[in-house]
Amino acid sequence: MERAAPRSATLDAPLFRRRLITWYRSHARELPWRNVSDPYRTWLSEVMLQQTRVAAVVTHYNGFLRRFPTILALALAPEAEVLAMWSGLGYYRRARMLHKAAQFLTQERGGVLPSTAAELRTLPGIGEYTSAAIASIAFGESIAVVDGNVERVLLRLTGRPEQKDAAGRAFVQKQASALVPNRRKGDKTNAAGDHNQAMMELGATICLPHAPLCLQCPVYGMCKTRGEHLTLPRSAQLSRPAAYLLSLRKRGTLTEVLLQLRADDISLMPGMYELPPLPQDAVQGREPLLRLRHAITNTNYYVQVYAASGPQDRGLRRAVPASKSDLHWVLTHRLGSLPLTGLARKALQRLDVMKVDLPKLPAHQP
DNA sequence: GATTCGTGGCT
DNA sequence: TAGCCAAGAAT
Repeated sequence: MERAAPRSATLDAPLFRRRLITWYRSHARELPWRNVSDPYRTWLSEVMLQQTRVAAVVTHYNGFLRRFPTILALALAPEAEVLAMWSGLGYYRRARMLHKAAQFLTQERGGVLPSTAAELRTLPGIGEYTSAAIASIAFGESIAVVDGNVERVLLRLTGRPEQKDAAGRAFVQKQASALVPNRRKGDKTNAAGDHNQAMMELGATICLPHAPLCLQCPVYGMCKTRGEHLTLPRSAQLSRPAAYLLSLRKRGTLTEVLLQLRADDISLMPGMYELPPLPQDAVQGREPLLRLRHAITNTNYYVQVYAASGPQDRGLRRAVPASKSDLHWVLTHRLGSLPLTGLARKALQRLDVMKVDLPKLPAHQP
């Protein structure tokens, strides 16, 4: 039986940590959830960041906190309002679980987040990654985080091909754990939290999935592959057309828009509002008001929005297959407080029916 | 262990 | 245009 010889000496962990943290201190992006002392804010940012790009989180984070500044405020809010503030971020189960966890903490733990990864892990919506991230970043626990960035960095560093099974995950976990610094008594800085964020920052800004910026990498000299990286094949994308109705009516000086409420018992975005979907054959030969692309998981929807034709909506309005009890006229100025699907929100904003709320820009550093 | 759950920016 | 995939968790 052939036995694989050790391919390389193990990484020089202290050297790696020094190079990484030195780089991080001068290159870290300034993000709204960096350098905060409230663990609730760290929690919120980590949940929002699950499978979601930083830029998308930046547009939602401040607004959500303004509306729900504390765990208590979040716990007391109706779920629909929590979903409304989440609208556009996707994976709405995250918002429901965050809300449930806030209610649990308020009722059972005096509204205080636990400070260890093991305890955090028991809360709804907090898994392996998020528990380690909050524990290290907010509380200084010495525990490694493994997200997509960390996995990619470590696979490239060690030259190991991507492997989705338990052995592959165990390998990455072991590598990550070997690199996290220990907690030191009396240390004012947060070594583990900063190290973890630095690993992710490296993956997000230098060790990119395609065309990594190896010449700017602080640990280039310790890297086995320097960019080459075997990955598994991804599932194919689909393309599908989709059509929706825009129907407006005046109420004095105000305007109402017709929305459809998605059923509570469907798996995809239950209990959320969208523009009424139209059958494809109802819109043949018509000219849409708006065309846009909208991706849901592995499907690209080529969406067209059509205006109801006559003043009484006699045209397309009747082609809406939904039952009347699912259709609701909503004042346009109330749209911001409704749980809209991301697509509905995007379409209503582009059609100038709904106001675009600009994210607060971070202070500019000259 | 495999599936399901959204979205948008980049190329 | 169409493919890629990101600071994952729950079931």
